[in-house]
Amino acid sequence: MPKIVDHELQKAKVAEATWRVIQKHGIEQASVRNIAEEAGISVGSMRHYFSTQSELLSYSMKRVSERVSQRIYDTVFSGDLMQDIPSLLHEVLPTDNEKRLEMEVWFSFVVKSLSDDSLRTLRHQVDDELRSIFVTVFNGLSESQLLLPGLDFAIEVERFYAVLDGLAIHAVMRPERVTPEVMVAVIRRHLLSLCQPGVHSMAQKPDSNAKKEQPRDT
Amino acid sequence: MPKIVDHELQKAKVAEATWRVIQKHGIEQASVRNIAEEAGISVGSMRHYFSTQSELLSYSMKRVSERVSQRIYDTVFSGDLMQDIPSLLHEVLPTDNEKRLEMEVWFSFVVKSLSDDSLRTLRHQVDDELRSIFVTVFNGLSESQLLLPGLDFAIEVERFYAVLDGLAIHAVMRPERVTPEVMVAVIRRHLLSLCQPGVHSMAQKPDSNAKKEQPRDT
DNA sequence: CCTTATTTAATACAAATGTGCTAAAATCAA
DNA sequence: TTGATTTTAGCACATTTGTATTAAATAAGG
Repeated sequence: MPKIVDHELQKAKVAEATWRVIQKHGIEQASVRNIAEEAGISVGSMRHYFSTQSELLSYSMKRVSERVSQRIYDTVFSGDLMQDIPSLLHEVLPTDNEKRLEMEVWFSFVVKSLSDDSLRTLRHQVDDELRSIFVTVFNGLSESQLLLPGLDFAIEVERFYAVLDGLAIHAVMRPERVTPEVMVAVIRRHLLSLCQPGVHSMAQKPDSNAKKEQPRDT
Repeated sequence: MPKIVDHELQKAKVAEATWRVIQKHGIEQASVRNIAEEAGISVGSMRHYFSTQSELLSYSMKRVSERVSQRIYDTVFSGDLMQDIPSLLHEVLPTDNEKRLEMEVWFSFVVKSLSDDSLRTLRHQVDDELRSIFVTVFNGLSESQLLLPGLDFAIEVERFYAVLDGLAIHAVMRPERVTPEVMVAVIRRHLLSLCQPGVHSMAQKPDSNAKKEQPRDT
């Protein structure tokens, strides 16, 4: 009988090597040779798991999305929406090095998917999933009667989702400015701005984020 | 005397050819040969304007940013902030095919700049410029005493900027969902949410965007 | 210790890449 | 028209690319 190797584990190892290559040298350097070297195996060996480069990249992109999904799935909820929504979004935003790696790689794949049909579908799926989180969020807030009256849900979903992805991009591009603390503060502020005054922020000092800073002249 | 060719005009032509190649086939296909073919000139000829590929890409990226700056600069203002701010952001967001091309190409360069030092500086400059617009916006709103009291300017700047870039990304990725109308509505809603009730939206029917839609179950 | 199925490594090859070099074409002043 | 000078085109060359093929190494069953 043959040498037994965990196929899935090897594929995952190669996928993670792909991420590192992309982060360090850009997706244009994600050649089969560079990835094999990063993974510590030979090209011929790698081809046993991925018969084409396109397969390899698709799989690597899928693995990123699965990692993010897993993170969301693993999030523990308290029942307090004003606590749970920031917690959830904290797991999506690049608030540590591991998540930043994922996000940088994800953006690389996303941009590539603009001109690569084999990646487009997955991008749309992930986009739909992520967006549906915000639909769920608004349903939850609405049922708990925390929301301000008269909100246009469709617009608010797009707005909240835009805040999330905008923060994510900015955190990746300017980590020294858009720190985890800034991200959390922005998310919390946005959430509070959608809710009735007074009702929200149970077990959280109310309004502690609303310092009255003066704008600087420019 | 030699043949006279408008150097700058030729360089601009090549830069725009670069954009089209990137939009159609991705930045990894932005080779000197592909770009020269798209521009309708020979490789040897192109090398007369850009001695290296790195130069070519840097210049093309710079041209995109200049186009956006020019658009901002050309925007005419009415004096009514509640009108002018959406107008200004409308010029930045990908609200038509030309601007969508720019934005797709810009994102390609931005992602590449994560692993290419020769592009990093320009990205930071543009980022700083764009962000400073929001500082200016908040200064203006503050001076006109339109703002809600107690706002944390630093957080609000990041939030508004995140809404902008998030919308831009989503519009590029999902143009059928994030239409120009949606973008305008989100921007307007965000702006209004920052301002005192009643005071805002001169010459604009107040609250016309606030339909009471119900969230759909998912 | 063999046998055998499977993984791994190495090599091969055509295509595409960036860049250098050379000769032809084109243009304006004389 | 002539001549000077720049633009243009084409080829050359070493590297890197994706993929195919082939031989060696490996591990489990007999």
